[in-house]
Amino acid sequence: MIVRQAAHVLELLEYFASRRRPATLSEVAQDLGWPRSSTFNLLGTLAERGYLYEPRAREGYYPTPRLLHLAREISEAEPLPEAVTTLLRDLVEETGETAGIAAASGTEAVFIEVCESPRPIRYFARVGLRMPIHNTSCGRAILSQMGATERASVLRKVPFERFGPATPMSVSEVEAEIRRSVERGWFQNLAEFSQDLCGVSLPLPLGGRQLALVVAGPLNRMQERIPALAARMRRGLDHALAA
Amino acid sequence: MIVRQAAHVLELLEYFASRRRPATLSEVAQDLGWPRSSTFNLLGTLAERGYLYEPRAREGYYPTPRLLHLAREISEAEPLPEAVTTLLRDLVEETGETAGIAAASGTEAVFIEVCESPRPIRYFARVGLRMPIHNTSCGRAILSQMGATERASVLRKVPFERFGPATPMSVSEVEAEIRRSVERGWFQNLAEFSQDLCGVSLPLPLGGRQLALVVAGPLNRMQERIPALAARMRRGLDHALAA
DNA sequence: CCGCCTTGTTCATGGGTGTGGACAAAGAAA
DNA sequence: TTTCTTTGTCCACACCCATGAACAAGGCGG
Repeated sequence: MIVRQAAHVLELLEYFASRRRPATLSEVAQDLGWPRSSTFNLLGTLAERGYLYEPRAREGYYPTPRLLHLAREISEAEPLPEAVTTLLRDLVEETGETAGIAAASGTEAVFIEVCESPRPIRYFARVGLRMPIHNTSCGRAILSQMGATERASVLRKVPFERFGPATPMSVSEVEAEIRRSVERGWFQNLAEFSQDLCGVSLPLPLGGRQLALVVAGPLNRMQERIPALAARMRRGLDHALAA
Repeated sequence: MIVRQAAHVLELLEYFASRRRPATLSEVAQDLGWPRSSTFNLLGTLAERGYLYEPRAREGYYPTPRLLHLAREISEAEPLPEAVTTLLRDLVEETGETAGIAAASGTEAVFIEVCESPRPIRYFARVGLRMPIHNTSCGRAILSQMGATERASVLRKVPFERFGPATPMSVSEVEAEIRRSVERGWFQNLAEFSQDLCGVSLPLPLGGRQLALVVAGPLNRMQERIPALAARMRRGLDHALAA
């Protein structure tokens, strides 16, 4: 069950992030399609907790830097090493494709860091973007790091659904693909999840965390480069982990 | 009316900020005193939106850096100039007391930047801390920048409540004190809000924003230094605004 | 100044949601 | 293995809160 008002808080914060200036009650209500009275209550709640203020009288609310402080404290506790983020930048520069770091979240994988390709046609990803864990290269790279029972308990909950002809449709197909990938030395995904989308991933164990390094782009640009790409990622990863 | 689940989101994020490591459903439920089922729904909602992930299988959830990205986008849109934050640091160093920047939020003033005194006995403030707008020095420094009608509409909603012998108990008392302060050249508060607490403030108009610079500390350390303090703040402010 | 329109605030109520409890799954102990 | 405890998941229902509607307060144009 999804908690509506919790989602609304996130929606409101995202609204301010894209708007980048204060908003009055009516503006928020209109833009987000909420009743004015509900908006009133929600803004009041966030303001009371010190998360909203009024930069100018009568010009509406805007988030205080309190959120930033909170987020900093949270992120500084489990940071990604500098070497990993520079690796992402290097990979994007050399390959021209989008690179990222993903982790598990229920039956999905979620990006916790992304460096986007500069090309007009590219894999468009952002931190927080989620994708199925069983039919993406980075998802399986994460799964490969779990123990058999843990992986089983995740896969049991997966809602197998067909996205394309190559989509695996059962636990055993996923397990088989993971085995093949381990032998091969890298994880890959050829349009299993989204038409035209191709990903190459490597497991990235980091301070006990089960992460994955992934480079993804359009199938036609990626397909014949996969082995070379995987080799380059492996070198970069070994170098970064050694640091 | 306070929106419970919205407040719970903030509580949860603050929980992670102080805990600084992943938490399982049961731990969250126990530590925050929520029913397990409600906790389940809330965590699920945040996870679905890409704000939570599982660093290690079976070791619980932790916020993704998505929140940090969001907060950065929000704060970069209305930043405080470098000169202001260095002014705060300078003031703390020279005076030994806590310095901060405050803004309006309904009938309260809220800190949007704080630099704390290093002394063991000090005014303890954090970004997001709120205080009544009518009986604090910084609150009145903010009010002084508003037009008469705007100020009136704020003051009409103030719940006048006695915190101490000096607390102003009516709109006209507040207006009178603001007038006195403008003539005097600075705003001050001698234990009106909290026993033993003394604040000195100056209005800080910044890009149209109605802010206030405040230095606060224990009454006995502050009282006879007030004029000197105010003069020092004025100099620093003029210098910072010129930059 | 007076209407008119927009914005902000309050409140009673019924539809949606938080929660207790039942169940399932996974460790822990034996 | 089996049993016991802990943790995670599901669900129906009572209750509470989100909301529509009414009201108050500004703002604006005439």
